[in-house]
This record gives sequence, structure tokens and C-alpha cells, in this order.
Amino acid sequence: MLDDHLTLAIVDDHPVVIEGLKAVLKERAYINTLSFTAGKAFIDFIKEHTVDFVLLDVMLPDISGIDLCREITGIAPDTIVLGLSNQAERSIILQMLHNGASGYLLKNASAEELLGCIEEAQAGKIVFSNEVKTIMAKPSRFDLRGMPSLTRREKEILRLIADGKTSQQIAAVLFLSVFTIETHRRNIFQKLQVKNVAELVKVAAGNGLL
Amino acid sequence: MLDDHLTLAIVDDHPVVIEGLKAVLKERAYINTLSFTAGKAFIDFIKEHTVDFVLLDVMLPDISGIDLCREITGIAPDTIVLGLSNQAERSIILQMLHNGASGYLLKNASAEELLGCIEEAQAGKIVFSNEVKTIMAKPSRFDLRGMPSLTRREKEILRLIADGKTSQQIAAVLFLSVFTIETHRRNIFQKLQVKNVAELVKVAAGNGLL
DNA sequence: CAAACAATACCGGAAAACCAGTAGTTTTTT
DNA sequence: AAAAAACTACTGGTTTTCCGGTATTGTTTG
Repeated sequence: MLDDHLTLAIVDDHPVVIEGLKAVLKERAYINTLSFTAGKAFIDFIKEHTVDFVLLDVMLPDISGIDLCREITGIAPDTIVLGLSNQAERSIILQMLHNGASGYLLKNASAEELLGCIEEAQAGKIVFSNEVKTIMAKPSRFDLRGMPSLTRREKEILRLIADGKTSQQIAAVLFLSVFTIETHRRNIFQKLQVKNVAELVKVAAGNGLL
Repeated sequence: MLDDHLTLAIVDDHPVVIEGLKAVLKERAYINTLSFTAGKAFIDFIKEHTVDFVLLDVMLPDISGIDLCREITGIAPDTIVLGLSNQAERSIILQMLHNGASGYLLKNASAEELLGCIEEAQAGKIVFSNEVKTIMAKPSRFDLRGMPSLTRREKEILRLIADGKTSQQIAAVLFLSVFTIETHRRNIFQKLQVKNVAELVKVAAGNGLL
């Protein structure tokens, strides 16, 4: 930012959204708006030019918003990226933040909300639109206090599950009945509030239980 | 180590193993040997006394070797811990190292091997007995070069799998046939060389794909 | 422009996971 | 010693995964 202008890029494959955002952003005369409908085109662009700010759709045809976000912050670490999407899924939001985004907005955010978030993000804050805030605010699962404590047996079985062992195999290794393993498995599911092994392993890995 | 002696603790629930190790360690007069058959007893001990070196069985009755290892290195960070086990499973070895162990030995290691490893670990190295070395040396999966690259679609589906979605649910979200999802799923399995979602999610999480 | 890769879709069958219970035994804690 | 927690085991049933193919249509790319 050599002058007092701000270069803002919209990356979204939906032309209507682009036009809507541009209209809102006209409110702020100091913002120069660019737009891209594909991730690759944008990547090529920032290799040659400087962009201060990006509004990035997470559902793009040619590349996932998450990967794109990582690439952008890799190439231009000073660029501020805000995720933009129709529905807010907690895991996606976290992935975006984890890959360098400075915030996350829903497309149904009001004009004031949008401009407010841009200004706050510009000031270095992490911003969310209101709906996103409510999603991020609540439990997650057990974000802060107390990962539910698993018993010895449960941890042991959890590790074997994560190693890809079937209940039969686990039963064989531990000299127990398959039924016992399945009972333990269900208890673990309940404690960690997951529905299947996929989620189980993700949660366990993310909380240092593996 | 205030003098030139070394306090070494053996933690193993098998008395025969303890005696065997003690016999081998007599070779080195400067090593004072202690032994424990339960993890908790040992934890209590190190809260009051200093131990320089621990040979730690990973299969203990009261606590998993992995958890115990973490506790030990938490309480006494200067203590050197070597894992000790009958069979070497790669994942367990990695977990031990990840929790602060300085190496891993198989119980069938020779006396020279054992003493050699203790001396090298004492000197700050990470040590493995020979058999363990061969296990650690080979493939792993794709440890060093090239995590196989997944396509956009595959990554997208991988994330949905890790979120605990079933193939039906994924198909519904992406407006695709269940068959398509299952094909992608199998392709992902093959690329990442896993047999089921549990392993898949573990590998993916461990390699930053989630 | 081929060749390779990506994405889509389908079939049938075996194995495993998942669900909702119940219940006895052992270990730990109060 | 009583209560609580952990560990064990079983029944019976539904859903999903996993395996082994095959095959068509685009899209990149050498």
C-alpha cells in the first residue's frame, strides 16, 4: 500500500455474487476492486501484482478455497484473506484459518457487516460475520476444557483402531471377545461424541490422543 | 549425575526380563540398577528421586508405555527413556519417540547391542536395536519424498470422509452418484496405501491433508 | 493429436461397522 | 464395605464399507 488506496480482489465463480460485492464496496471510494472467477487465474495474477485484500469463495470450480488460501498466503504473506461461503461448516472455517485466512464471512452478511469486517481485518483482527460467530462460539465438541478421559483399555483400543485394525483383529491381539471390542468401541464413540471411525480418528489425532 | 555413576531403572512387569537385563548390566560397574514392575510405582519414585536412564516396557499392566513415557519426560525431562518391547510395530515406535523416548530396543537384542545403545543414548543419540532399524528404515509409507498427490475431488472427498460423512451423504452433498464416491474412495485408499477409513484419516491427519 | 489423468457411473457380494439393548465380573474409589 | 467405574460378553438386526471388476466422458499435457 504505497498510497491510501486498497486493492481488493474478489475470487468467486458466481458472477452475481461478484456484482453484488462490487456494488457494496463502491461505498468505500478508496477500495479498488478486481474480480476473478477461477483460482488459477488469481494465483497467476498475484505472482505479478500486489493485492492487499482477498474475498475468497471456498467453493471454486478449479481448486478448493482451502488450498487456494494456503497458496495465496504462501506467495503473498501480507495479503489479508477472508473466506466467503454460503453455509458455514465449522471444520471448513477452522481449515481456512489454519491456512492463513483472517476471517470468514457468510454471503448473506449485510453490507454494513461486510464493510465493518473488512476494516477490522485490515486493522489486523480476525473477523467473522454474525452467523459465523454463533457457530464458532459454541461447543465444537470439547474445545477448551477436558477432552473426555478415556480409560487405559479404551486408549489402547483407540490406537489399534487408528492403525486400521478391524474389531476381529483387535480382539485377536488382546485375547478378548469381538463383542467386548465392539462395546469398548461404542463407549469411545460416545465419550468423544462421534458417529464413526473416520470422525473418531480425526478427533483423536487433533487432540493428541494418538 | 553428580558423580560418575548412572542410575538406571528397568520398568517391566516380567521378572525374568528384569533379571536378564540386570545380569547384562552388571558388565558396567558404573550402572546402578533399579527395577519396577508397575508404571505407577515408578512415577511415584521419580517424583522423589532422580533417575538418569529408563528401560521401559511398552506393555505394562497398569498403564500404556506410551502414556508412561510422556509422564516421565514431563516430570523429569533430563531422564533418557528407551522403549523396550517384544515385537516392533512402527506406529508404536513413532508414538514412543513422539512422547520423548530416545530410542527403541527389542527384547531379543544381544548384550553388546544393549550396552552399546545405552552408551549412545547417553551421549544424546537416538538409538534402535538392529531389528528395529530395519523396520524403521523401510517404506513407512511415503515418509520422505512425495506424499502421493490427490486430485481436487479426492481431497474434497477425503475431507468429507474425515468429517464422518458416509458415502451416501457425500454423494448427496456433491450431487454425485454413490458409485462415484465409492470409486473415488477406493482410488484414495490405493494412493495412500491404506485399507480403511481409520488408517486413511490417521495418515491424512499426520500429513497435513486435513 | 494421442496418451494419460480425472471424473463420472455401475454391478454383486462378502465383511465389517454401527445401533440398541442387557448383564455379569473385576477393579478402583470413597 | 458399599458404590462407582471399568472391563468383560452376548443377542439380533441394519447400514456401510470394502473388494473386484468395467466403462464412458472430459481435460490436460507431452
